[in-house]
Amino acid sequence: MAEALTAALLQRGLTVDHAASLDEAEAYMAAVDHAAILLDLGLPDGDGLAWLRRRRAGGETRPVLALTARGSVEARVRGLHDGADDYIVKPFDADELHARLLAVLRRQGGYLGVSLTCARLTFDVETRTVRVGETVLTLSTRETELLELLLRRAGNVVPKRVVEDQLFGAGSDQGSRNAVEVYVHRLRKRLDEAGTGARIETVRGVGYLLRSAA
Amino acid sequence: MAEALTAALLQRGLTVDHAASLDEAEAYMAAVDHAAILLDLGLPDGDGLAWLRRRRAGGETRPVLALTARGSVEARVRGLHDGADDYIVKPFDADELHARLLAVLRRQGGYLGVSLTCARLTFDVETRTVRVGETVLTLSTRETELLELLLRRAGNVVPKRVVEDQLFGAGSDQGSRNAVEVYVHRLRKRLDEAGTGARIETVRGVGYLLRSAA
DNA sequence: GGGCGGCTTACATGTACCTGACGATTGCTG
DNA sequence: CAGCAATCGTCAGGTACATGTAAGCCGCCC
Repeated sequence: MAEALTAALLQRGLTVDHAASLDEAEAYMAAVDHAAILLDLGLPDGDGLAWLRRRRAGGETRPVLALTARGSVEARVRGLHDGADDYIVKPFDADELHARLLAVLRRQGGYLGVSLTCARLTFDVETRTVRVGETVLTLSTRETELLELLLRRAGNVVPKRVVEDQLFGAGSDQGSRNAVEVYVHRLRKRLDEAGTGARIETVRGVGYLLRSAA
Repeated sequence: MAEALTAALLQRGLTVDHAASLDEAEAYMAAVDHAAILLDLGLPDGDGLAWLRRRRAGGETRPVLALTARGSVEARVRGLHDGADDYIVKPFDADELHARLLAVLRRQGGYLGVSLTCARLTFDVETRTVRVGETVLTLSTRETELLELLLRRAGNVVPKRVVEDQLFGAGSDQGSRNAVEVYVHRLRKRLDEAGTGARIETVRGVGYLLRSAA
């Protein structure tokens, strides 16, 4: 089921890390700042809701969608009470899950609200639209993800590792060669040609950094 | 309540500025680059969320944690939508607030790690980033290591022997010639050109010492 | 003035990064 | 379904930078 779900979400343009257990999930979550978490309550190694309660107590703020076969009202209430942002009963439609996921993300509105900015650049989190002043700048999916990532930490260095994890998922240990560098290059070119006042600087051996042109 | 909260956070190793009103807060915020903002929505001189929305529109990117007595889901959603990074309902535990604060800072990237300072220099241990005031100063790996070493003992002499061991490993019995001197030279040059108020002094026959310019 | 410790510049090597191009895949369109 | 365009990830060649060593120079102290 997880594989089918992963495929379905990938197909819809999202990046997915799949963990088969709570332990594995914690490992991923420590490494990557995921936008949301899908929590199957029927996991082998522990009670999903108890786990969620612990994470919430520990300061976890990422939105969580609980997946379960138990559809009773009481179960649903308990799930929401324990910190789930939405509660989805199996069997469910991939489209429905996708929609609910987007709804939660929209509600969360990103960490900063609706729009991120740097120089003449603005990025609308809701519509995932990039603007330079008034005119819309069209970027590919990956380019947009990269830009958003840099914008969220504008002025701060984003380690290359983090970029890799965010763009390609934490499971890309060996897979990617120099993809990050290529996308940085492409994004730089577009930002430059579009005359945004924003610039991506390289911090050798560490990562990249978005800022207004000097 | 604010006093108790201030005390609790101070006790946990954070530095806190307390403002009793939005006006006072703006004064502080103009003067200091705080790592995060705790916003009580029950302030006397205006709607906290409206204020937050205005600040976000004006380019405010610092993370904001909203504190409130209104615990309804709608209020929470509205808060997050208006640009809050987290939303905490009173009454809350000081530990929980602390944990959530750290989580937001970690997610924001940067500020969390203990930062070492000397004059206008700051070094973030977590991201290994060097700053002069606001601007990031890029150093090579070795230069960064050396600077960290000197910063950790700022004001005290660091024996040359110790520097060698730290930079090149204890197994560099005879191997390195005058590498330390070279790196001290390079670091001096960079610190000088960047206008940090920090200076590396030489203690003949012993080692080096970092301090604010005399 | 000779020896020592430290300063400074220069250089050879490796590494990290940039960048143009290519095959593969996907999505769209006629 | 064929054909086209866009996007994706990889590679190869080039470039810029970091690194450690060497060599000449300066100032200190006897």
